[in-house]
Amino acid sequence: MNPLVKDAVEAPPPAARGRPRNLQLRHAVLDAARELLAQLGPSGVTMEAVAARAGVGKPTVYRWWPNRHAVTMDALMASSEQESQKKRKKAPAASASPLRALSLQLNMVVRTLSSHMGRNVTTIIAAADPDTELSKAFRNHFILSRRDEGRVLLQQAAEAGEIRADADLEIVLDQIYGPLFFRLLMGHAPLDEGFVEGLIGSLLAGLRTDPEKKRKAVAPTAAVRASRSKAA
Amino acid sequence: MNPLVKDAVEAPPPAARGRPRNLQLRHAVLDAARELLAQLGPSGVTMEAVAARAGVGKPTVYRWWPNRHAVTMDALMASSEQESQKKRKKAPAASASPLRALSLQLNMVVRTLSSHMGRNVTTIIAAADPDTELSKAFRNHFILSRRDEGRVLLQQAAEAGEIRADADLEIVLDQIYGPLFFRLLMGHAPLDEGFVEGLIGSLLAGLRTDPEKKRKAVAPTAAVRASRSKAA
Amino acid sequence: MNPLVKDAVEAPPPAARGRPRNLQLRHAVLDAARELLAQLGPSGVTMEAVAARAGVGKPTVYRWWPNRHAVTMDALMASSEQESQKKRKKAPAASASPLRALSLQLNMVVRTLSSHMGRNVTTIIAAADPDTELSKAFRNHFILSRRDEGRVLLQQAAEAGEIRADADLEIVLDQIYGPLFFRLLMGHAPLDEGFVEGLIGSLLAGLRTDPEKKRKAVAPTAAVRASRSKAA
Amino acid sequence: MNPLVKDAVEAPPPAARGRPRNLQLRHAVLDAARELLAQLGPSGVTMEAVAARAGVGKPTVYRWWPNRHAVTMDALMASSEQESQKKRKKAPAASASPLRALSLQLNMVVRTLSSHMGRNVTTIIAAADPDTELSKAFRNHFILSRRDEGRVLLQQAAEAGEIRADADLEIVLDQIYGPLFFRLLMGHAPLDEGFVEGLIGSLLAGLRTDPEKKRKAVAPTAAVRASRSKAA
DNA sequence: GGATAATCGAGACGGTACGTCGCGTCTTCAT
DNA sequence: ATGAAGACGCGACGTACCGTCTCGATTATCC
Repeated sequence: MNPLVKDAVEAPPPAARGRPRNLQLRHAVLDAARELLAQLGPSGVTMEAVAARAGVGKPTVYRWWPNRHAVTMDALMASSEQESQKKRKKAPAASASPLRALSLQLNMVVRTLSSHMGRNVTTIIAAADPDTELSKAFRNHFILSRRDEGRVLLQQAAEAGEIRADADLEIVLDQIYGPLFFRLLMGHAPLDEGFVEGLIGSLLAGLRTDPEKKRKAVAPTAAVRASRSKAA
Repeated sequence: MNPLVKDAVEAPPPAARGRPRNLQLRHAVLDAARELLAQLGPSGVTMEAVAARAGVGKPTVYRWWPNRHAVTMDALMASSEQESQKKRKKAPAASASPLRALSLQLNMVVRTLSSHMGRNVTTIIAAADPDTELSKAFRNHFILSRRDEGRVLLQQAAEAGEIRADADLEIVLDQIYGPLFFRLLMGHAPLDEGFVEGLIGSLLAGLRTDPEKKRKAVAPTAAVRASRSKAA
Repeated sequence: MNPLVKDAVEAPPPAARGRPRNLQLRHAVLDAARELLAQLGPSGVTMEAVAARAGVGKPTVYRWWPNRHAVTMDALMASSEQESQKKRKKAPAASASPLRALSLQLNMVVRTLSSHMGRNVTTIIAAADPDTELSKAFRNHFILSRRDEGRVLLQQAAEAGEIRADADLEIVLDQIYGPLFFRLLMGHAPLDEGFVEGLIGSLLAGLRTDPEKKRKAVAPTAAVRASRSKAA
Repeated sequence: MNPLVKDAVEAPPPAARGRPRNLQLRHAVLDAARELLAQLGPSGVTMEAVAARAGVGKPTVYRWWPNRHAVTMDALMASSEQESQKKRKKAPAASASPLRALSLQLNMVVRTLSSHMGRNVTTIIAAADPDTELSKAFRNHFILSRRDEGRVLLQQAAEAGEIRADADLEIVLDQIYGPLFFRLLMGHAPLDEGFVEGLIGSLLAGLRTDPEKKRKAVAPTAAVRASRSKAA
């Protein structure tokens, strides 16, 4: 449960006078927001529409969420939480190599970002007040937490000797996750599996010119084909 | 002059019937939008306010711009064009090395993005319909054109032997410009000169262990295959 | 209270959910409309001006009145209602003769129509959609109800023997009230007390030559049926 | 030709410098106005629509007519003029009795008023500034001229002994034509042939109670038949 | 078991901005 | 000189949501 939207009730209220809060309400509102988001996009998630669709009074929504951005973010986070709980069960436990695990994770991120909702997520991130706690939580939930997972994998890779141990991981991480976001927002090039492989490959290879002689057969395009031609 | 807002008249109007368009009007409107943007942010650029401040009728604004996003984008592009014209005169022509020139350009981009207007640019990109011609022009103007400049510099660097010639530049470019954007939007780490140097350094060095030795096992392609080959 | 503008709630609301309607609002809006009408005429009664002057949001006005005509009509009816309530107290109860009473009433109507507001009333009647319920109520309120009063007086006059009992009153009434309206709109001749006397006199005297002689051939239409039914 | 709308060009311009006025323009504009009036009613006759439909510049319309009311009125008058010229040829020359002729004329007026355009005429009369020359001409053209015709007929009737010679014709005329207008605007009772007969009958009979005893066989319906029986 | 109190539905309300229509004026080119 | 084309400032239209408010109804705990 995301505790950032007025829900920090941790300590059970000793007495709890008055009518208790309707717990289904939260779900009704978030479901309504989710549906509106899927059908009309972020701009369609208006307080008015959410309240109406959830069969709830507008002030009730305002009681628990400060504005429409908060509702939208909360809805997205709650829904992704459910899904991730399901998926975690069939998670691949551990992978042969950390770098391979990283690649798998990145492909999943790409699939998520490429979906309808991915676009919504970025729109929401860019539109919301970046300094809000909720905003931070949202960015953390959808982007930075993946980046954190990536850091773990890179550290493992370093320990396993797959990558250099002295690399500045924070920068490397931004060079992996940043480009995904970049292509999503700019749309100047496809956001697919090949891109993921290219990102990792590019980082591994490095740009430094070969201290040994000239470059020869190396095919220009993708690093993939390059290596294949080398192997041949 | 940005010709994307109803001005793409290719063929010069042979007759130009009717009262000619008031050319000062365009500047008045864009200036007003610019001021509002600076003072109130993107959400303050309302058609009503723009029209009022420009001393212009609301329908007149709508005659030339379809919505507030268009006005905002046009204003930003027009203003940055003026500035860049000034700066181009004192541009350093060429630098000692292409990579050094890239570093200089990136620091300029960082300065721009870090400014008040930088944040606005991203907000606007995220908020506008990404499929519009104007949207594309806007992204191109502020982000992709810098990326294009970067490509030229990287190509020069390759020719000069500063970097490998077989690198996939499109990916490398995204690994340079993407992270800037990423940090701007996510705010998880500073966006400064050190970061720029780090980005280039990380790419140059590469992650592969033992850069001095044979570099054979770990194929540069996909990390996946790399790890698989190791396991084999 | 005029119940024709969304107020016809027949069944008393058993629950009255939600925030109760602000009753002062109605008066504020109608007062504003009245002032604007008096100062600027019917075309000055714009929704925008009414809302502003009443210190009320435009949508609030639209919630209760569908358009500017409705506001104007409602305002006029409400105001005339207040006045008529005052006057009713000092009403002359009964007059010596019904015909004399009719003459008095007509002079009052003439004074009303001749006033500033009289012209407004006709303009509004002509401008509004004649099929609306409100339009009908308005015409009824300002014109037809006077005509109804006149019918009562004429019936009394018939019973008192002051006029023929077999006359078609509906036609006679139109020949009394219609000409007032006619002169108001056409402006071809004065609308004054003399005219009222002339109207009644003309009707009383009749146009037939030799009123003393046989009067056989010519008979009025409806009067025929009236007398026939009486004979039956 | 109605000379009231800036057309008083009587004296042919001695030199006529510049491009001569396009004479078809007037017809194009008025035709357009007529069509709009028929299709959308008076409120649909906007300057913008008229100019567009006539294939004419808006300023051109404004050059010859001061506002939309003027165009509408002019269009209606011009069209009725054409029609009346046609009808005049098959006009019934003279009638057996003046009262019968009056009845015929009134029925024609009723038919005109009852039509779609009749409603428009009254709306326009009530909506336009009543003090304008054009307004007066319009009222005169459509209403008062008929009343004038009626005066002639009544005078003939008086000379022929059909009606009293000492009646105040101005009042009688308003009692004939006023009620037609009244029913049209108020809609409280039908506006048909029976009404016309009733109006004349009511005026002829008078309301004064019979100095001689009861009314008895009094002959049937309409003034028409009355006069016919006289002629017989 | 009756007072007390928090919640919730409903929806009225003052506002801001939207995007559109029509007004009447003006400026320009072509005839 | 006329006329078409159409840009322009302006005012008003009617609508969508905003965020706040005030009700009555509901549902619990506490005295």
